[in-house]
Formats: sequence, structure tokens, C-alpha cells
Amino acid sequence: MTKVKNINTWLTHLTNESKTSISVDCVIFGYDDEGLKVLLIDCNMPPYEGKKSLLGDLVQQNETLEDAVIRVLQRRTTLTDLYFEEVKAYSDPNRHPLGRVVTIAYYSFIKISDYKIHDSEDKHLEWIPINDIDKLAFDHRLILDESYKSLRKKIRNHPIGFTLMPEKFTLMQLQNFYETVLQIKMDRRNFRRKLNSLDLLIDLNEIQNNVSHRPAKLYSFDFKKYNRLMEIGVLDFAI
Amino acid sequence: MTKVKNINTWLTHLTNESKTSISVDCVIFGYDDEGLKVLLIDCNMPPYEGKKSLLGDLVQQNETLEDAVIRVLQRRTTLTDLYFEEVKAYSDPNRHPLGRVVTIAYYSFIKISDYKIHDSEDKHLEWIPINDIDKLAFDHRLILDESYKSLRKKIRNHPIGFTLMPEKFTLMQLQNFYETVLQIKMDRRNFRRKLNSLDLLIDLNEIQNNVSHRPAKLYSFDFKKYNRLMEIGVLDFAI
DNA sequence: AATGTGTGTGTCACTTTGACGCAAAGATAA
DNA sequence: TTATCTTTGCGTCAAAGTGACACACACATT
Repeated sequence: MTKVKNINTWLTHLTNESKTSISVDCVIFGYDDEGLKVLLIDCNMPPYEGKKSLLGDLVQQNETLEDAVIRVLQRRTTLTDLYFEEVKAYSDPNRHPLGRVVTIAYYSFIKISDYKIHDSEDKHLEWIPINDIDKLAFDHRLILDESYKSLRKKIRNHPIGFTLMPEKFTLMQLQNFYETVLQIKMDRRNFRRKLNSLDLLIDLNEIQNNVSHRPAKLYSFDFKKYNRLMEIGVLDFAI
Repeated sequence: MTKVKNINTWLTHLTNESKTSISVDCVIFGYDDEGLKVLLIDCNMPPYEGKKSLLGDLVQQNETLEDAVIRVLQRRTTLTDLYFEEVKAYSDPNRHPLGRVVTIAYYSFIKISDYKIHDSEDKHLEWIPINDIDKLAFDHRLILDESYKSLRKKIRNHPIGFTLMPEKFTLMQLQNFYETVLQIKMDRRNFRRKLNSLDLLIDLNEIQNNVSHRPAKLYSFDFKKYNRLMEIGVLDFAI
């Protein structure tokens, strides 16, 4: 009987030769009234000098990948309730000039105003509008593209968008958000009908003021109701 | 200016201390007329003696994760056109008794009849019906559950199912497949209408014979048309 | 008082979905 | 030969959802 070497069956020792470095890379999407942006950092590493890259770091021995992601995300933010999703692992042996580094990509999505960048130490850190991004260092352009695709899919079925709105928002602000992120146009009346049928918006009985046109009504999102419906599994959230 | 240590910005050397072992684990789903099964192997590793585990292996220095998956899948099969999907990375520092092993989980889905198991050397390898699986070694039960969830989602929007049918199949065989995998009941007439509206089945103008009831018509799947429609991006595949 | 600008609303035609019953085809048993 | 069994194949109806589309209103500005 041929002994099939397999890490899940027989005892094997883990040799150093087969160990590799693991990193996490985060596509940090940000939203503000200017649109959708991604947080990028200057990369000084040959041969990618002058290019920008995603934020990431090596995973330490005693932490999970998620721990590492939280570390990367929290280094420059005061956010505690961080949202992130795993996208994919990238493992081309030549993807990193320092040697073999397998990276797991994640994306996050935050309100730009909640993200405090300490200018003095982070001159090289910048929010770049998604449509202005050209080539990136490493395979980060690929990672970005696949993450963005993943985000667009996710956002239609999960209320991520609402966490990025101000506490009180108008329906037009919300629609702009979806149009910007999804890069599509939506019909105003149909959008409103859809949102109405979800029945997850709270009409605050307030209106905008100081706008030079008919003021819009303000709403907030009913997170409580959303969570309740999700728990009992009765929610068809789709925008 | 505080230098932010970051693998994507400044040169750092990759120390051995931060390197870890990486493995891939494959949830190999199989389908035959008895239903949906998973290929499992006996695990002799303390403390999991007597339990079963997924198939997996360590990732070698010069291969991608996908290479490793193909290696694991092809060890016991003659299949060449392997389908697999990445599910998620599992990185709990204590998930493996041999030491730290980060694993990336994949699932595959094949026709059981296409999978040749060499009995003599693989007595410990077995197809287990999905509903008969109890606890597994390591965190493999969790991996299985999340993979199965992922598969159920995928299968409604991708024609994976058709590759698991015999070349010629009846609509009832196809419906059974979806009912088995999704673990739901479907209305026969509505199912047929749906399939018909997709317009991807070829009516072979043949019927079953030697069945003790009205013989069903035989169909095959129009992979050519499917691929053509996918390329031009005009296909709303949903079952 | 007129203008500009974004807000708020309803309808119609079309498609999709879920629920549902009955006759036909072949094999088998009486 | 006939009756019975089992599975196939088909159509309709009501309900819900989708996409397209136009006009009056409210506020600020001039």
C-alpha cells in the first residue's frame, strides 16, 4: 500500500523549506460626496517605484488573517465596527519582488470622513477616485478589479450602502450612492418604489433646508428592523 | 516621519519567523444517481484518529494554490477539465495540530463515475453521502458547511449542473439533480418552463426505453450556445 | 412675480412567478 | 385483452414585480 503523503492524514513535520510568507492586502473603498475612492499608498519598492499600492501587511504567527486585516485597517482610523469581506488568494510565485508571498485580498468600505489620516506621517497615503487609478504596483490592479467586482455584487444584496450614508439622508443621496458605486443609471421613480417596498427606511418627517429648490424629505435606515428580519431569515434585500 | 512598516511600501526582508505553512483543502462534491456525496479520507493524526477529513496538501514553493488544488484533485482521477472554486481561507493559529497551517479551501464538483479510486492504495478514501457526514477532523466540518453553502449559491447561476448529467438526460433527471443539491422541492411544470425559457437544451428527439411508464424525452445541454451567450454577456442564467 | 432646479407622485404594458389538474404512454399484472 | 400503475407532458390563472414615462410642487434667487 502506497503511503499517500497528505497533510490531513499522516503525521508529517512542517519543514521550513515549504513555508512561505503570507500577507493580507486591503482594498479600502471610501465614499464621500465626490464619489467612490480607494485608499492607496506610494510604493517605493523596486521595480515599482512611483507606483501606488494597496495597504497590506505580513500576517504574524499568532494572529488570524482577519486579525491582520483589522490591524491594517485600524492603523489609521478610529473606526471600531469595521466591515470587510474576503475576496481571493493570490499566489503566483513571482508576484512579489521580495520573494514568495501569498496574499489574501480583502475589501472594506467606509465613510471617508470617518477615516483619520495623520498627515504628517502619511503624506504618501491618498484617496484616489476609482476612475483615476491606472497601473498599480505588484498585482494590485488585478486585486482591485476583482474586489470592485465583488463589491458591486455584494452591495445589491446587503445594506452596506446605508452605513455609508449620513445619519439623515435623502432618497436622492442614496440613489446617487448606488449609481456611483454600481456605475449605472437608475430611474428615480422606480428606485423610490423599490426602497419603499423594502420598508426599511424611517421617514424622519424632516426636510432639507437652505437648498435652492424644493427641499427633500430626510430618512434614516432601520437597522434594527433589518437585523430582526435577517435573523428570522425573511428578507429579500435587492436593489 | 514615522516609517510605517508595510510589506507593500518599503523593503523588508522576509524572515523565517513570520513564514508559515500553507495548504489547500478540497471539498470534492460528487453526484451520482444515489445523490450528493463528498470524498473523504481517514485521518490518523492525533487527536483526530477515527475521524474523516477533506483531501488537501501543502502548497509547494514553486506552485500556485491552483496548481496545488489540481495536484490534489488529479491524484486519483483521470479528469482533465477540472472545475473548482475558491471558498475561503482558514487561519486560526490552532487549527492544525502540527503547527500553524493556513489553509485555503476550494470545492470541486464531479461525476462520481468519472472519478477512479484505486482501491488497493486508497481503502481509506470514500464517498460519503452529504447527509451522513458527522464531525470531521480539524475545522473541516466548518469548511464543508461553508463550501456547500457556496456551492448551492453558485449552482443556481452557473451551468455546473449540466456537466454532471449524462450526455443525454431527461428533464426529471435534471430536476432531481437540482432538488438533491439544493435540498429543496421544485414544481415540475414550473421547472420545465424555466428550462425552456433558457433555451439551452437540445431536444434530441429520442426517448427513454425499457422504463415501465411513459418514456421521457432525452435532451443534451447546448454548451456552445451557452458559451457564446456568456461571451457577449447576454445571459441571465438562473434556476 | 417670474425663473430655475430638484422633489414627489401614478399608470400602463409586459414579464415573471407560484399554484394547480388531467390526459397520454409505456410496462406489468390479472 | 384489459385494468392498473407510474411517470411524462402540457396550459391557465392570479399576483407580484419591472421598466418606461410626464407633470405639478416647493423653495431660493432674481
